[in-house]
Amino acid sequence: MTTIEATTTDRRGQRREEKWAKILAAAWFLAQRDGLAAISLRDLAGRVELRQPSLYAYFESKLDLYDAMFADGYRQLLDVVRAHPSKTGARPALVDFVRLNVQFATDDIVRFQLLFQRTIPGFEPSTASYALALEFVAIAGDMLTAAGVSGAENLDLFSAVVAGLCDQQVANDPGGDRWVCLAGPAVEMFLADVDRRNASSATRAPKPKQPSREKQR
Amino acid sequence: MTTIEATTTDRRGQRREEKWAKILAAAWFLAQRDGLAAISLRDLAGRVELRQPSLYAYFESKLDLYDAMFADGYRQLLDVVRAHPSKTGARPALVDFVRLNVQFATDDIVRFQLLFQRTIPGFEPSTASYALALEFVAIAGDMLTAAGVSGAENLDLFSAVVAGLCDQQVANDPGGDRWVCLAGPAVEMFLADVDRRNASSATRAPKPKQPSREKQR
DNA sequence: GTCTATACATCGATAGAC
DNA sequence: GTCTATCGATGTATAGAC
Repeated sequence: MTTIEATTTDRRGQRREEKWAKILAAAWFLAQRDGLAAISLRDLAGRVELRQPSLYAYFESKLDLYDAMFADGYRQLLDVVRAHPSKTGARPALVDFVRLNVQFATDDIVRFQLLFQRTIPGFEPSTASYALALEFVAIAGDMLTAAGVSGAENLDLFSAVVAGLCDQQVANDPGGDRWVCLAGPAVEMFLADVDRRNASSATRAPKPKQPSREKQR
Repeated sequence: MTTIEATTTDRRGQRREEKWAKILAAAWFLAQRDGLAAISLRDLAGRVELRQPSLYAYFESKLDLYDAMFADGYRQLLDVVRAHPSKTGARPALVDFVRLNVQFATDDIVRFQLLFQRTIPGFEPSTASYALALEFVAIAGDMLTAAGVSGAENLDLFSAVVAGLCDQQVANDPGGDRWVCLAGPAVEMFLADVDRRNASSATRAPKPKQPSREKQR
């Protein structure tokens, strides 16, 4: 909770933020090189020209460092998602969104592990950091809604499909694109299934409640 | 590689195997309690009435212990899959197979992490242990073939769906069944998609090559 | 804020006696 | 095989100078 999140305008605060950014960058580097759980605070301090005890001016514990990395990772993800120009049409946009997610996962495996898997013993994101995760979930939910998909079960199924693509890509073809390029087919499969179930429930029950959706492809 | 896998019949070998089994069981217990990466060899030794250095008579390093746990976990999975009575009909059997997998994952989260995610820095399964993983993959492939699914892309997509269900179940509803009970709908979605793509390719090309499959549901 | 210095507990791993 | 003793490294933390 020592981490400075608020924007500081004075010179001292600026320098501190710059140093903090360097620490974070070095932490990501070490995580990629040695594994997420193998970050050494002495190594980390050496890489930013500090002594190990001085790191405690920036975070209170190693778990706090992970929390800062967790928040940093989600900010990166939100940046990527928001920076990407959205395609015309909700469904093509959804395909792009999924592909972006799988690409993001394979671009930095340890980041994916920290953000989406429970791999560090004892680590739980703070409320503030978790809020960023919820922001992301909200974006995904909006994209699904725009594509005409609703219902908790559908959301769960969709999240499983995306998580599975990321998981397999990271675990079995790190750095490749074997599952990245399945983003399109996977979304198509998912949406076709939603449509199919909506159609069959419409024939059974006299309640054509499904919202009309734009055609695609 | 110190681990004794071969069956030994003499009394000394038997005692050693029993001790080894106790060590493995204690290791799983500690992994579940403290996290996979947080297993302490001193704790482990104490639980089997040994001193920490004595453990090195059973494995050469901590990574070797993880390798033994990896093999043990896959043997458990193979046992579960093979013990389960297969339903009549390839497709209901496939649903059961997937449900079994997700259940297996949520039954022991750290086991799932060790078997299916790259979470321990520096750990890679040995050739012998990985052979068990391939055995499992072969079973899954056979079930898909029996259900009339073929093609590398289909296998990849299927593996992603299963992995995603497990992943979400473990990460977001540990011990529950929120994604376990999506096994049926997920397999249905997948098979419907395969059928749909086969049908459309059959209309385009005059090659009705897809094998006739039994109906289901 | 950063440093030196130091402390403590814990960790994986090794040497060598028995 | 099991032990005692020990090693170097780690994470964690504190005190106190500047």
